[in-house]
Amino acid sequence: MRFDMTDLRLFLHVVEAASITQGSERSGMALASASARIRGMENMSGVPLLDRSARGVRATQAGEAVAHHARIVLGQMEQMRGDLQLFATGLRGQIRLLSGRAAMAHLPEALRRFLVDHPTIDIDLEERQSPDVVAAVAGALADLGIAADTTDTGSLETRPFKTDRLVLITAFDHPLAQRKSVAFRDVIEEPFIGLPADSALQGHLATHAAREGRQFKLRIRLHSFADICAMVASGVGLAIVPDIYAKRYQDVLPLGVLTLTDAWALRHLLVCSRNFAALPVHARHLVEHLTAE
Amino acid sequence: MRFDMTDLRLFLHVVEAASITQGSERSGMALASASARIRGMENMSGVPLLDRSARGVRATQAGEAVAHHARIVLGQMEQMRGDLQLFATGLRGQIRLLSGRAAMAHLPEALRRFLVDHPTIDIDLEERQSPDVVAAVAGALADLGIAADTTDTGSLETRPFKTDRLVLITAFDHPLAQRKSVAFRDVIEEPFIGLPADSALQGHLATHAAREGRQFKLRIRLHSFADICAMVASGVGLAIVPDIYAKRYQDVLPLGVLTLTDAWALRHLLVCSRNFAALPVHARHLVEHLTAE
DNA sequence: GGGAACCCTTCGTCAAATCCGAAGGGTCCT
DNA sequence: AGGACCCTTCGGATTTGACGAAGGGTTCCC
Repeated sequence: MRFDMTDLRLFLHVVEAASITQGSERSGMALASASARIRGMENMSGVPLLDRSARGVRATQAGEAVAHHARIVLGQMEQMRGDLQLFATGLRGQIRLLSGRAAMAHLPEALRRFLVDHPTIDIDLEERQSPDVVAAVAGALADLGIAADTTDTGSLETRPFKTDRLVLITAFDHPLAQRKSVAFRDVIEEPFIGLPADSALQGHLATHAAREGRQFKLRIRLHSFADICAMVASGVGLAIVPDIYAKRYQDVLPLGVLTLTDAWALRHLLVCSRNFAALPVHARHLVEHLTAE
Repeated sequence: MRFDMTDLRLFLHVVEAASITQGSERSGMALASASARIRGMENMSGVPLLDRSARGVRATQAGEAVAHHARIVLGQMEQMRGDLQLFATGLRGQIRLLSGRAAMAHLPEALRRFLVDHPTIDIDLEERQSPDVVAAVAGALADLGIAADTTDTGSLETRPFKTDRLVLITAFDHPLAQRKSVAFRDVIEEPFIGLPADSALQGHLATHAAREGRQFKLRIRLHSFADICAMVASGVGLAIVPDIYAKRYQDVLPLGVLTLTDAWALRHLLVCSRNFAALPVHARHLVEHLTAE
């Protein structure tokens, strides 16, 4: 019981046209051949696939099932065709990747190896606000996006990338620096150094401050985590930053690093796409690489 | 550029055997034919798919891509075969469906139409504890399960079924019955009528009571919502039940019904399966029906 | 260094699958 | 009753695909 690609294509055309005559035309085939092929399919499977009437044909239940699978199979073949085209034309793969700020820190490390292993692939990486990442991927302006799970990813498919823990950093000689962990509510009144108001992390923190019925005191807002860490080290105030940045700078700056005990301090970074299965090969490989660890 | 099913099957065999000779054998084909076929595939796509060496062959990057798609396509064909077998043998479709307690109330209504429209399909429906539903589906003891999103569905695929809102019910002449809504924390000290301790809903409520640092006072535990509603109506205590039960009984019993304002009172009921795409036709149709509204 | 063991490719032949045009037999609408 | 469709069947021409045998290389081992 083996159907042919030609069988599947023809059958879909016939079902969609509700007529063998017109379906055979769409498949560029003589009516006789089409009729024979379909009869062959029915003989092989042992079920009528079409209800014949004088005005045309209609798929039976079994026929609907065949059409369903045919659509998937032909779609997959089309996909393969696209992939092979890329290899054939020797086209350098171009992947458009957007990332929220929190995930940016992980990417150089994660992409380095991939770029070495895949010399024919270029990655166009840009940083965006997390909601813009989602919007751009949804609107097909980018192939892949990376955002924290605190952002609503709407209808996008997602896969886990990394987990990101928020930590509190202080000057090395700050009293708090003796401790290993702290709850957000216990430090909320301290002077803070923050990111711009439109960043996701800052909004995130403001929300949780509000939930405690209080408000953040921000002495200054800076754009880069490097600047924030330096400012904290010099004793201007405290800051809450992803642990990867704290780790990066605590060797070169006099910083105290405390785990935040709040549940929301653990954020999951997600790779997102409109449809992972429909991505070009190169992008699929990147996804596998990113989610491999 | 059209590959054949035979091409795909052969190519997979060859890649897996890392040898055209052995691959051709697995496909039950002469070596010459296999070689010709693969050459044909390479000519069509314009890329080498195999690296030839004296010790055998290895898939190139493009070849890996072809193998990837081939696996999907052949799997889908296998799936179709299975579906057609069902129709051919006229086998009555048997779907094993498990449901948690909360979702049970929605099912008779949801299944009625389906059973009428699909006279050849039988549904084997049983009620289980939510974690058992998940376990049974994961262990392939059931095709489909329905559980609230408060249960961990582990590695199962899920689709939204219905939303279920928890409401507080009281005797009609209870002082609270005047109000339209209430927060759980404000009624937590009242005497309650509950479900058995091992039910998901009851555990759920106990958790939220604990989160408020307090404990439920249960005057009695009953197994059925019908009994609970009757007990509440006679003034023994309050109860928290899915809104569908409150709606069902408030016409026949003197009940007051109040919305719970807590966020967790809104639960999403999910249809879950190990793999929706690999389900037999009949079960796929049921999923479509259940998630259609 | 020579032979055995593999492995892939090419060639000529032959059988089977597939396609096509034409003819045949229904049903529906006017 | 006739025209317009629609599906099926039939016989012949063509193409496709499979096969066995021969050929050219490489690796391994005696």
